Amino acid sequence: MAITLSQLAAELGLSTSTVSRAFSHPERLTAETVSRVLAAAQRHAYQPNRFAKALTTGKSMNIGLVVPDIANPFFPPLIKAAQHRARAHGYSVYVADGDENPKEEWNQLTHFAGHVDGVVLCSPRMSTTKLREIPAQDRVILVNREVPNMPCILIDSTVGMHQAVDHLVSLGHHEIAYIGGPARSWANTQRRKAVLERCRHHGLEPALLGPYVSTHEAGVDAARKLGRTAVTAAIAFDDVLAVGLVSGLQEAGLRVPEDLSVVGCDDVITEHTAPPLTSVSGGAATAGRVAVDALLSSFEGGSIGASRTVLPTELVVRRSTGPAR
Amino acid sequence: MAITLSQLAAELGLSTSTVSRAFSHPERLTAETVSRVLAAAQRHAYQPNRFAKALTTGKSMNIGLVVPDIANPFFPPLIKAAQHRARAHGYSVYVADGDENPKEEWNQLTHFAGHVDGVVLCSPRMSTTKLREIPAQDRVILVNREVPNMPCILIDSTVGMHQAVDHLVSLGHHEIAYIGGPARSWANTQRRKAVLERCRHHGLEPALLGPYVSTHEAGVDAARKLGRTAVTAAIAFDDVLAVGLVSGLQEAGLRVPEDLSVVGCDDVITEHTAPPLTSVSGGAATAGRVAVDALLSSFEGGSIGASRTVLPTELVVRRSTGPAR
DNA sequence: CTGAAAGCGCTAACAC
DNA sequence: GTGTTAGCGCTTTCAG
Repeated sequence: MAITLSQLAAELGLSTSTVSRAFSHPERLTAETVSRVLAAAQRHAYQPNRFAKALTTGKSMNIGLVVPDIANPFFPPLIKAAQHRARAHGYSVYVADGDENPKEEWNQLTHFAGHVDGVVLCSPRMSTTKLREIPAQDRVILVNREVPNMPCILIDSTVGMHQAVDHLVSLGHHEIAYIGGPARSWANTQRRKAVLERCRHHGLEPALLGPYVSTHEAGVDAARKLGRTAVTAAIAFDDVLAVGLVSGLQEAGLRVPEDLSVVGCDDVITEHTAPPLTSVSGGAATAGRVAVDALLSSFEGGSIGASRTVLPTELVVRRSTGPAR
Repeated sequence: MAITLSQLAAELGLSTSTVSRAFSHPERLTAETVSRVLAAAQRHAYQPNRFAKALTTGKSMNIGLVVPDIANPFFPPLIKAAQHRARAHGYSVYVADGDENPKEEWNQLTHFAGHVDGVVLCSPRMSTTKLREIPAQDRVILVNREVPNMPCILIDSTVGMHQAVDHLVSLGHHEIAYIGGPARSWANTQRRKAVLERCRHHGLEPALLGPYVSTHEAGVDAARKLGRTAVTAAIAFDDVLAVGLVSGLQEAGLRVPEDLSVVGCDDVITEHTAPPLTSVSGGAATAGRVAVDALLSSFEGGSIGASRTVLPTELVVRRSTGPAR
């Protein structure tokens, strides 16, 4: 149906190579030839066949994006940003859902092999050993996971978490709890550590709860545990847990922030909450954008190398935090 | 790097066609030949080149998915389900974000032309005229939008909305409001109508607010309007508005459901709310799955034709609704 | 500056 | 059953 390059060539009485060059190396042709070709292409709404192109050039103009769970509120903004960035450079993005399952994640990844130019692997659930076995290491960029010699984008929650602790302390809180995320999560380790060290900096010893999986229910559950303590403020591993926590507290008749202040992390579902959630904003969207940028620039400049980009975070104060009771 | 079919053939002393047939038409070959080929393929981790395949067969094994906003909580479950379904059939899915912009939506759509076998177009923002101009009408399936002669998947909120009204009436509510969604939304028209007719069925006349865009702020705004009325229960166009509404009410010192009952629609962010939101569950995920199924089956059985699938909805009662005050 | 020809990896007639 | 051959649509030497 669609017109092909050689049909265009035939119509113009030119060779296929000339027409091809009109697009890829116009400078090697007469200006007139180029404009004739372009005009004809326009007229017929000529669209080069991506498969033929990919076959000869070895470039697919596709990038793959693997996330553990598309519906996890952390990822949509990231996917969206990645998609926009890729699109702006003529790339299409495949989105694959790893189903929170290392094996499925691996399947998705290998399924991409050969038909993407690179892949953004977000918060992989697979083991480090497995990560190292991924073919074409130089065409994979990790988000939220660090493995020596693999390029990665990390969101450093440290600063944001420090700000969160400072914020709570300045509101008069002395009994602070950290609601831990998934046991093997890199982000959780980092966030817990940040809370711990900043609390100690203030001469406080935080209560450490968890590990919890990142679900609303887990947050509600944490609220039950918290109800029986002297804690007046809690910092949760992420927004999902934080919102569950708020929910559980309100269920128990406690008010946020009057009875207990709550801080989330990631800043992705803060709009859907009441009260609006104070959260450590990391810019999931930024991560998506930066990851694609790194990939794309590696396509031109060789490999990404062992690049390691750390994205900063900052506390966004809303209304789920207030003075200690 | 990756081994090719002809290299395999050479190694086995077979012709390329034989090796090719070992995969696509094994029944035409000796069982022994087939197993020899398969063994060798296994050994070399042979992966057919998708571009070469697409070029010869004309089948890309790709499907495109266009949504107005990936980060809109309605879509991630849909995308996820679509991706899983497609993957199960060997298809990859491109996800494109239309940015709530008819023009960008069109761009994304045309960008797909030629490298997908079909596309699922969700809640398109473009005009009906424009929709009709989409090339290859028989390879596009609409979700949440009805245009004569174009295949579509519709979520019929009518039943769910009726149940919502019945539920509220049975709780003793007589002053019910409908918080309207975007003016030109097909779903909004349908939902408003359903609420209206069911209220009248009960001899009630609902208050109609809106139109509102689907944002948290709009919901908060609606709460202000509602505060000054006799209304004791509100049904919102969607969960986003409903949650904003709850938020706004609580801000104003009103309790949900004690002072005002709230019902959402779509059932996509109900977990992230306090109290858990009573909502009309439509199964965005189901829509994604069904759309992909329809597309895939059309690839085999010719075109989708003017199929029109209507998905039912039902009320899921949680804790944002209670007896009238 | 432009054309001819080969080939990317695979499939599909058409032979034998 | 299996091999031969001819492309799919494009890019890219290599000539002229």
